[in-house]
Amino acid sequence: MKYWLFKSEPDSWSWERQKAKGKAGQQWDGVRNYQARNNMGAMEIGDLGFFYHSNQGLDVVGIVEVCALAHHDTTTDDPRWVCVDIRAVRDVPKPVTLNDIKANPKLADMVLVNNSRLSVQPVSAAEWKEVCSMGGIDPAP
DNA sequence: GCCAACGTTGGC
DNA sequence: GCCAACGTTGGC
Repeated sequence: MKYWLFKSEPDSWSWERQKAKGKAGQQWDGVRNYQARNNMGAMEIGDLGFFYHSNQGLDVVGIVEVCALAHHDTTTDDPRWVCVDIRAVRDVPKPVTLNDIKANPKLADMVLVNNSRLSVQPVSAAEWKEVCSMGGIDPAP
């Protein structure tokens, strides 16, 4: 089981819209960055991820689950780009803001803090637990 | 709206 | 294969 973080601007794809997709999930398309793509390639069914709102909100608002392995991104003809499908699992009761994360020394190594431009990033098990508890979730949904 | 950081492109 | 120029992301 691995953990991830998915970033999205609420203007283009919000947590509300993700939740509206329900169990069917949604392909995480539009990624045109090799690192982010490689991360998706490493995902397995059942991996969990944080859903983070960038630009507006700047907080972790939900938990998602990978429900389809990496496959071709149908929004482009370029075969280089793939994406996974994710589905909403639950809300984060107390959204964890970027400021909260930056203020927590245990999270100083999070990619979110150190490489803010990477839109799909790995999260360590320790970081996962910490952010969950900050968000009011007993880790292991 | 601005700007810093980063990634990508393309000329050499 | 290097590096300058450019484009994009995302926090502030």
